[in-house]
Amino acid sequence: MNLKELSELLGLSQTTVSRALNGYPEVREETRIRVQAAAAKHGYRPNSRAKGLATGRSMVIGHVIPSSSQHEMVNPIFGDFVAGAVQKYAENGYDMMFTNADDTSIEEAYRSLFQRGAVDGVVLQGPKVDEPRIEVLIRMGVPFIVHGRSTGTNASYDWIDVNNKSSFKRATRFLADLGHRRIALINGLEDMDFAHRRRDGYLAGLADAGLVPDPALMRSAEMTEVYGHHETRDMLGMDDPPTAILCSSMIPAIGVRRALEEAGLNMGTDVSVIAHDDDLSYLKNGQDIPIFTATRSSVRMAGELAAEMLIARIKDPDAPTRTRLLEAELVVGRSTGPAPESRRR
Amino acid sequence: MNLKELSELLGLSQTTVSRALNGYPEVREETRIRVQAAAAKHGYRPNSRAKGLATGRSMVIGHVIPSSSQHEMVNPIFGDFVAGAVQKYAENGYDMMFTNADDTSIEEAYRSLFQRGAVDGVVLQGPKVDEPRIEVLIRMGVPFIVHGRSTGTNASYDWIDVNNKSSFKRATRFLADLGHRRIALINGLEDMDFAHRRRDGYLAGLADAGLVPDPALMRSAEMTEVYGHHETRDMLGMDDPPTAILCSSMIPAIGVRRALEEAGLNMGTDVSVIAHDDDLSYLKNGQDIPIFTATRSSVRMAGELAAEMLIARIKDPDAPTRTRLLEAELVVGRSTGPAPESRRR
DNA sequence: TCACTTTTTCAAAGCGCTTTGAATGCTCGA
DNA sequence: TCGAGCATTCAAAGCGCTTTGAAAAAGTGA
Repeated sequence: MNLKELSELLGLSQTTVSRALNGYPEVREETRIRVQAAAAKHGYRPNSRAKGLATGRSMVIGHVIPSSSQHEMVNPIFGDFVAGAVQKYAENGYDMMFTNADDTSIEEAYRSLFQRGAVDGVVLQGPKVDEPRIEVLIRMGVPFIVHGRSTGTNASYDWIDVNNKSSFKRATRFLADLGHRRIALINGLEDMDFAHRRRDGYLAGLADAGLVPDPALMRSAEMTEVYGHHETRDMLGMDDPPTAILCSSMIPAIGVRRALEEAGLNMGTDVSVIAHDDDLSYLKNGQDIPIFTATRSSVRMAGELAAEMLIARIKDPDAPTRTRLLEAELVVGRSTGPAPESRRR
Repeated sequence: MNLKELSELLGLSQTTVSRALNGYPEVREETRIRVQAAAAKHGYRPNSRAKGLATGRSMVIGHVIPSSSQHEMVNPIFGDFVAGAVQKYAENGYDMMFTNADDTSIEEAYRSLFQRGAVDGVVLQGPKVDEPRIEVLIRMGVPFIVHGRSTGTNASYDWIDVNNKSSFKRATRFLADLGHRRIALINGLEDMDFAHRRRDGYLAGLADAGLVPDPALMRSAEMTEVYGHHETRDMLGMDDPPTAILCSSMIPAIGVRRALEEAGLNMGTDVSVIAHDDDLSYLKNGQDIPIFTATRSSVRMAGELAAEMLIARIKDPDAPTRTRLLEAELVVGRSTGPAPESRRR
């Protein structure tokens, strides 16, 4: 059933039927109702390609997935972010599209997406420090939003981010206030902007507490369970092991816990642990009492907000740049306690 | 830059330019080269909506995400499956589209996707026992593939699944062979088809070993870490606690480990644990030696295979139904060992 | 009643592509 | 040299929708 058939069936012109369905005022109310009834009855749905051709809008928002750094796609936070975004898209009549591109051709992928008219805007996920994709999108003059930010890129663009620096600073201070002097950081890859900022926060927190950073206590890699386990084990073997560990994600924190367990240490008394908690739906940080003391910020909500901001940008491409900085909350669970040294006194 | 402009620029008709770019034979080789060069130079990319309108194909494959049972989207395996699929889509010139729909309107969402001409095929993820969506898609006569299967639906359709029954039967046998008599099952929601089959496998394994199933040892819920922890704790408090636990996913298995640790029990000696491992990129089961003994099957590979099968179906809608059953491998790690009873002897 | 608005409807053009059917230019054998 | 046959190229129709500009219908006030 297409517009032509429907309008013939109703004895009306395509113009009138189209207008009736799209809510234009120049249609008699009685006619509109008749048209809507017929459309519903026959399950008429305008062909989105034809509609897109005629209007010049695709009502689709794109996400480009770098295929080599598959981590990104496969990232544990990916699902929750996307779930948040897709819901807002749907509420506003947008569909969500994914394309993948190898690292060498990401610019190409964006260009293709827009020039083909496949999308009206894109979401840039997982920005790195000095993220080149941002400049590309600005030059292209297309609507986009960044989930995160990029240190070193001082252009103006829309972004939504959690305040990584302040939350890691606060967590570090929290540990220092508990008497910890040897505080380790198990971070993500530090070319990722969020990891870079977390490290800054960690260093600021140490400085604040009058502690000197020890490079041996700062680790950086992709955030897997095995990584958390490995680094913890390694640091526990040091002459002067850490009494507290700050961990960039729940997943490596699980590995941290495993290493502590294997070493016969008790998490929360022997060694304190704080993790960043993205509030993932399938990896809840405990039921009532959090398992880990954590800096918490819902990545699903970030997805929802990013979607809203992008849709607003698409509607008004010339509006001033908008940014949104979410503060993570510090939830105190059972994984932190006074430093053993201070207890010994 | 559109086709009209490009063809005027070249002094050729739109027909010839279109044919040259799409590899039709009725174009002089010299002309084709000239056209391709100009297209590359000016970054010409055919508008996908216009192309879709003209050809009747959208070159897009859809995934519908039920919004209420958000677990699905947010499911930890989602990212890996999608990463596998999107790569194969890209290789074949397809884009991937997501829509969300609340549970009451899933049929509606599929219908809309196809009638609007938005997609050429869909992937059905997370089928339940007696999955109604399968019948809907068959009635609609559209190309689709199911990741998993649906017990109770005896229609013929394309699917790809891991042999859940045989792998859980085998894992159960493996535990029984180690002397375990009290083997627990921490399963997913049993209205999900995969969980249903795993339970069948578990029961078959018990029967095979001459063991009588104990309902108190069979748990079913959404597969979170907290769930694994809670059920384990609960079962450890029983008069006759299990000495082995079979777990439907790595995530609750992590909770199992936490509960064992809290109870002062050693995983692998006091209590044996086998988990199903979807081989998720961010949740690797150890480096060299697996942390958990596991039934392993890569969900990313399933995504790739599903994509290939769906694309084949789209190309040949009348081909006979194709199905693919993947066997999980049993990898032995440090989480299993002889039953304590048998050691005591 | 008539001239003039205002409301409602319509025919046709256009979005950017593919594809049909026709036309043009070439090659080649007789 | 000519026409058959083939290789190239082209104009135009069509995909299903929106939207412009015009026309028809319905009100309105004098």
